[in-house]
Amino acid sequence: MNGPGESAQQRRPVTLDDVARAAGVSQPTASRVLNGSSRRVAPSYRERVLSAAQELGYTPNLPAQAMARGTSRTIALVLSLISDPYFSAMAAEIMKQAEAIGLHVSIAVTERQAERELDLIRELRGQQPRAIILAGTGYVDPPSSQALIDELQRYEQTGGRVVLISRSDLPFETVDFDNHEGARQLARELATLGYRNCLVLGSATPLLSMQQRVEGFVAGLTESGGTNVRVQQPGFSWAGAREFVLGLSDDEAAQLDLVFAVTDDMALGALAGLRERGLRVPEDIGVAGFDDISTLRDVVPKLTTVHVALNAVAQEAVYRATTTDESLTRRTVPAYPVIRASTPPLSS
Amino acid sequence: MNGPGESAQQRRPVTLDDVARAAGVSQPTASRVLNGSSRRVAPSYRERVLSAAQELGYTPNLPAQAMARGTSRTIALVLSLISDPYFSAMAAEIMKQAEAIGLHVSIAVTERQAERELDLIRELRGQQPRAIILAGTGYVDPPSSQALIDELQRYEQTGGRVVLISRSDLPFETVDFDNHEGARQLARELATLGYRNCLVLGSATPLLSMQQRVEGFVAGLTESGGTNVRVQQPGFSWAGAREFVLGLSDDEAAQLDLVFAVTDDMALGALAGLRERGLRVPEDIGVAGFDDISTLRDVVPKLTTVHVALNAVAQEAVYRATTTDESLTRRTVPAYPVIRASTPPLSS
DNA sequence: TTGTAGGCGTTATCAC
DNA sequence: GTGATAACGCCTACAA
Repeated sequence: MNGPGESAQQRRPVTLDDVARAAGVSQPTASRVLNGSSRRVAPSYRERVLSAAQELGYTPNLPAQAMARGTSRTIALVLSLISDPYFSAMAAEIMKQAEAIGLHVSIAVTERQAERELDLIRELRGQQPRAIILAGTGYVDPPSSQALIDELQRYEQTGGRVVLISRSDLPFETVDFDNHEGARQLARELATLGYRNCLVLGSATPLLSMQQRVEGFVAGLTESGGTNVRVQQPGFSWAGAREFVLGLSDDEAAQLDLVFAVTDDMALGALAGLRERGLRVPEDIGVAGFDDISTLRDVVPKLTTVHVALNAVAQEAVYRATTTDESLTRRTVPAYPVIRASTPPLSS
Repeated sequence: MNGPGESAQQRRPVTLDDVARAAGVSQPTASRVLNGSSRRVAPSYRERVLSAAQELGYTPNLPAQAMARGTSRTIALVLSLISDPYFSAMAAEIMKQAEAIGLHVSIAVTERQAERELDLIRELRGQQPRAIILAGTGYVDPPSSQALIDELQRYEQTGGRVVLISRSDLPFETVDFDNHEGARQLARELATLGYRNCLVLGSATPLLSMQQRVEGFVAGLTESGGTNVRVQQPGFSWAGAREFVLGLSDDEAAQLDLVFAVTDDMALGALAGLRERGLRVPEDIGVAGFDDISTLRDVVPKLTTVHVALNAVAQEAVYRATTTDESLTRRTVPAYPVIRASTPPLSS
C-alpha cells in the first residue's frame, strides 16, 4: 500500500514554491493566482499554476499566511461550557455564520472557572485571531476583571476585535438579549394566567444576565398587582435547582403555584425535584424557564420559557467581529415569552 | 478612557524581540527562557527576561512558532453537527483531554453534508494541525471516499496524525465503541423482560455505525428465541423517527410492544410520535435508544438505552492523536445497556 | 504582467 | 551559556 509510487514517500508538505516550480513560474505569480486578490495573471500561466496546484494537492499554509499578512482568518470563541445545550447551540450558530464568510472558529472553554478566563484569552491572543468572542460568562462584581480588560484592550490595540455576548460587564462591543424585558413580559403573562405565589430561582454565581432576569421577572410580577415573590439563589445548575427544591419544607412547597428559574436547565432541575417530592407539574405547580433550548421539545409537559433568537445573536456577533464600524457598540436582541403546557391558566 | 498612558497608543503586538531588547539579551536567549525546552540560561538573565515579558504582556505568536517549529499545538476536530447533544458532549470531552496536554482544538462542522468533508479537511490541513480527529460521520458505501483517503494519507505523510471516532470506513487509526455488542446486549436484556414484537428504527442515511447497531440488536433478539422484528430506515433524525411512527397504521402500531431506535435522538422522536397517536409509554409500548445522552435525564419516562463511555473514547482519541506508537491501530470501547423506566418488565 | 528582494516572529544551527 | 545567522512559507513592495 505504501509502494514507491511517483511521490509516495514524500515527507515535506507541498509549498507554494513547489507549485511555482512545477508550473514554471515564480512564487509571487503562483501566489497571485492561488491566494491573491487582484488576479491579473496571464491566462496561460494561470492555467498552469492551477493544474500544478491541483496535481500536487497544494493547500496554503495558514500559519505562514497569517504571519505574512499579519492577520489570520480565525475567530476565537470563548465559552463557559460546550456540553450545555444553550452554549452548543450558540457555538453552532456562530460557526455557521463565521463559515459563511470564510472564517474558522477556534473554541476554548472556561469550564465555568472565572480565573481561567484570563489565561485562556492570553493564549488565544497568541493565535492572532481576527476577533475574540466571549459568550456567556461575565460576573456581577467586576473586581479582578481589570486584568481581563487590560488584556482585551491590548488585543484591540493591535487590531483585533472583541465582542461580548450576553454580558455587559466589560467595556467592549456587546450583543445582548433583553434579559430584563423578556423576563418581565413572561412574568406579566404568567400573572395574567393567574399565578400569584412565585418562587424565583436565581443563581448563586453572581452572573449579570441572570440577575437581570430575576429583576425583570420580579418587576413584571410587581407591576401586575400584588403577588408573593420569593427570590432564592441556588447553585447555577440543574442539580442546584433540584436540590434547592428538594430542600423546601412541605409548607413552603404547598404555598407555591409557580417556580421560575433563570435558565431552562435550572427549570428542568426544579421540575425533577418537584416530581421527586410528589408534586405534579403542571397540575399542582407551574414551572417556567429561560432560553428556550432545543431539548425542551422532549420534555413533558412542554416548558414555558423565554425564547432568544440565537441565530440573530450569532449573526450580530460575527458581524461585529468582522466589521470596523466604530459607530455601533451595543445591540440588544429581543427575547419574548413562550407559554407552554407547564403553565396552564390557573382556574382556582 | 483612552488617554495617552504610558503605552496606550501602541499598534504592533509585543514580540519576542521587544522582550529581548527590554531585557537586554538576545532574541534566542529570550526564546529559550520563554518557550524553549532545554532551559540552561543564567538565572540573572532568566529573571530579567521573565519580568520583561510580564511587564510588556508578551504572548508568543503561535502561527510564527508553528512555522518555525514546523508543527503546531492544534488539534482539528471534524464533527457532523455541534448542536447535537451527542456531538457536543464528544467535543467537550475531547477539548478537555486536549487542553490537559496543552493543545488547542479547532472545530469544523460538516452539517451532515458528506461532500463538504473533503473541502473541510483540506482547509484544516492548511492549519498545520498536529492531528485531525474525525468524529461520527462515515458512510456505509465507500465510493467517493477515495479522494478523502488520499487527502488524509497525504496529511499523514507530512507527519500529521489521523484518528477516526466511531467510523470504520477508512484505513486509519480508529477508536470505536462496540455498537454491535452494545445493541446485542440490549436486545437480550429486553427479550428477557418479555419484549417480543419489535420495531427497529435504523437510519436512511447509510452510516456504518448505525448499521452495526441494527444488526447487533437483531442478532441479540434472534439469539433470544423467535421474535418478530421489523427493521425500518426512517430519516436519521428526531423528526424522521417521529414521522415514521406517525405513519404507521393503527394495526401495525397495536402489534408492537417495543420501538428501538439507533440513537437516543431518534428514540425521543419516536416517543413523541407514539404519544401523539395516543399511545402511552411505557404502559402501551416500550421505547429504547442508544448513546445515553445527558439530556435524557429530563425525559419521562427515563429512557432505556446503551451507554457509551464518551470520556474513554475521547481520551483514547486524543492519546492516539498525539502519540506515534505504530503498534496500535484500533481500539473498541465497550458499550453496555442501561435499562430504565421506558422498558419495564412485560407482565402479559 | 512578471520576477527579485525583503520581511513577518519564531526557532535551530552553529560558532564564540 | 550566549549571540549571530539562516531558515520556515508566504506576501507585498519594487523594479523590470
